Order: sequence, then C-alpha cells, then structure tokens
Amino acid sequence: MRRKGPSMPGHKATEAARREQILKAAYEVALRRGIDGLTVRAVAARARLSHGLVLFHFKRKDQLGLALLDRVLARTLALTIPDDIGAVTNPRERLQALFRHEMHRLSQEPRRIRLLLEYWARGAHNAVIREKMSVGLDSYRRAFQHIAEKALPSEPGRLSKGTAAALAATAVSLILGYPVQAMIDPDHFEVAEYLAAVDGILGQLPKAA
Amino acid sequence: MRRKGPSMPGHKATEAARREQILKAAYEVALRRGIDGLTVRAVAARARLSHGLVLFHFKRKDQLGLALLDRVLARTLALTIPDDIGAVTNPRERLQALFRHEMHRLSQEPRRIRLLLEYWARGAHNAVIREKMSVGLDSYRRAFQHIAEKALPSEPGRLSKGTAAALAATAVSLILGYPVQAMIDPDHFEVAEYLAAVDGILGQLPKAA
DNA sequence: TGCGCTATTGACCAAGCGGTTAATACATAC
DNA sequence: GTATGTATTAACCGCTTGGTCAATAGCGCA
Repeated sequence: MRRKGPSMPGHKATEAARREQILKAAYEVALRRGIDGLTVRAVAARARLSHGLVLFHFKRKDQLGLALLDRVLARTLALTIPDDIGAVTNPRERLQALFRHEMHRLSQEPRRIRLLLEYWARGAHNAVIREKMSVGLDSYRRAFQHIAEKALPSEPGRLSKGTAAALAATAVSLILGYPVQAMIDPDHFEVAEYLAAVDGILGQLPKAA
Repeated sequence: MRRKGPSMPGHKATEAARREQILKAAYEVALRRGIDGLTVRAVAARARLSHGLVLFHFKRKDQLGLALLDRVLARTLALTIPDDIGAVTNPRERLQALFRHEMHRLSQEPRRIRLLLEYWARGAHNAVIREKMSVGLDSYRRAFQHIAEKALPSEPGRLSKGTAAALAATAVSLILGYPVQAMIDPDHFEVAEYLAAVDGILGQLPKAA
C-alpha cells in the first residue's frame, strides 16, 4: 500500500534514555500549554522525534499522561523536611516552620501547581488518576499529621487520632489554598500577610488548657 | 452545491428560551463529562437540537463556555447569608455558623465543585476565564472579610485591613479545601471532624489579648 | 563482511472537532 | 392568501487527533 518511502530514522538510544527524553518533553509541554495541549505530536515535536516513536515507547497516550503525573506528584507532593526544620525541638514551632517552608516552595512554581490542579480535576473522572492522586496526597498529609500529633496537647478525651487527621487536612487546605487563589488574582495576594494570618491561627492552637 | 435536502426544521422559539434551553443542556453535559466532554455536538444532542443551532445562538464555542461559567459561578460562589445566621449577634459565632453553612452547602454538590475546579485550572491559560473567576472569588471572599473584621478584636496596631483580607483568604482556603480534598479520597474524610478542627481554630481566634 | 533485530520514520486512516452554508419550514405582517 | 423574514436543519468542509503499519536504517554479533 506504500507509495514511496525514503525514510530516515535517526540514531538509536536505550529505552530508558528515550523514555526520559520523552517524559521531559511532555513535562515542558504540559507546563506551557496545559494538559489540553499535551498531544502526542506536540511532545514528539518538542523532543525532536516522530510522533510514532512516542507511541512506540508509551503504547497509549494515557500511559504517557500517567507517567507524567507520577513526575508531577513526585516534584510537588513529595515532602522532604529540611535539616534545620527537623532540628527545631518545639513541635509547635516546627509545624509553623514547615508551614512557611511549604508555602514558599509551592508558591515558587505556580505552573506546576496549575498542572497538579488540572490532574486533580481529571481525577474526578478517571479512577487511575484519582488513585495516584490519593496516594500522593495521603503521604503529604501524613507528614503534617505526624507533627500535628506532637504539637497538640495530649489530652485524653478531646484529641483523638481523628482530630489530628482533620487538623492535617486543614493544614493541607491552607497550604494548597494559597497558590490556588493566587493563581487567579495575583495582585490581591501577599504571601507575607497570608502567612501572618496562618501563623496567628497556628500560634494560638496549642494554648488549649 | 446541495445534493438533496428534505430538511425538517423543528418548532421555533424565542431567543431567550432557546439560549436557556441550550445553557441548561450544556450545564448537564459539563457536570457529567467535564469540560473536555463539553462539545457543541454533545450539548446539541442533549438539548435535542442540531449542533448548527447551538452555534447559531452562541456564535462561538467559547461564548457558550463563558456563559456556562457565569452560571457555575452564580450557583457556587454567590454567597447568600441565611436569615438565621444573619440574626446571630456575636460576630465570632456568626462567622462559625457561616463557615458550617458553606462547608455543608459546597460539599453537597461535589460535581459542581469539580466543574469549578476545571474552569479554575483553565483560568491560568485564559484571561477571560481568569477575570470572571477573579470577580466571583473576590465577592465571595469579601463576605467573609466583612464578618472577619467584626469578629477580630479591634486592636490599633496588630490588626490592619490587610490582616482581615488575609484572614478571609484563609477562610476561603479552608472552605474550598475540604470538598477539593474529599473529591480525591472520599473515604478518609469526615465533614464533622474537619468542621471540628476548623471550629477549634476559629473558636480560639478572637481570644487574642 | 554480512545477517538479523529493532528502534525509528513517514505515510496513512478513521473519528471527532468547530464552524459554514444552502435549503427549508414556520411565524408573522399585510 | 400571499409575501417577508428568520429560526432551524442537514450536509459539508478543513483540520487535528490518537493510533497503525510497511519500509528502512543503524547497531550488535557471527
């Protein structure tokens, strides 16, 4: 069925290297044009490859999208506590320091947050995305829950495990809420003032008698 | 250029009625299949109309999308304070009551929240969407800011207008953060516990001396 | 050197998209 | 009853998309 076909395949590469090259290109495309703009052809063009090759390494487009989601989650919700914060002995202060650190970190790469948000919305329709999202979110939340349990005064009745979990959830709300709101109107938002308000809230938290 | 053409135009309708009919269909389609599934043809099929007619009333697809966004914003971020909450005299309790009310309200229609989130993500790329979003978010936030100013102890130096605005922003984070997290893993989330944590935070807020 | 394996390419395909338009049926005005 | 205007339809168009595939070129190995 072929009419004419010169063809000129480029140089070869190991599977791992090619996958990484393609994933990197996909990441860049998604950051710039969003998930809508993440087409097989756009990724291939960015990686300077034929679009057939992209589908050769990632059999279907959604496999590429899921691999990219792993990368986004790893870079966004993988919480590593810096040494100087881990060294803070007072749990309350440690929680506040971690808060500040994460707020600044996540505010610095708004495009990645936006990409995370796009996946988030798609998670409502796609069970696989939702599951990956759930795992990432859970580990992120757990880090806060761990510190929150120590920061809370350990009263017998009032503070159950559920409370600590809920407190961790509110912490995540406060952290993600800032870049998400700032994404829409950057003018009205000062990270310092937001942090001051959150600090005021957290500072009074363990005062419970 | 026409080959053959019986055609059978249906009954006519006033412009306003048709637009409403189409918008309603678009809303239903978007709720079920997300913005990705919001195609002119899908909307037309749902409204039992030809897809040409949809484009006759909304000249371009994005005009339909923007009109739908208005509807979503009106139903989601238009904050009307119920009488029983407005009657609460203590500003702190009023703020808490409004919090509970909004949490429950927004948690009841998760699909609409998801749709709002999809638009939100697209606002990062589309200036018109972003502007509409900003207006809606601003009015929503202002309602909280208004009550927050009264709830805060009016100390001269420490509580400026910026603080109240930032506090309103944290309130919005806490309110939107819940359904957004619950959207991903509904199992780990109890609205009661989350509310208890938020109530604990807010309850201690005005204690500042 | 020559052989086989496979990564790579470009052409191809069907499906679905937004958008346009000639033909047509309906409602209204006269 | 007839003419006018327009809301409505179905066919059509050009384009992009994800996916497939025969042909091919480069590489390791004998």
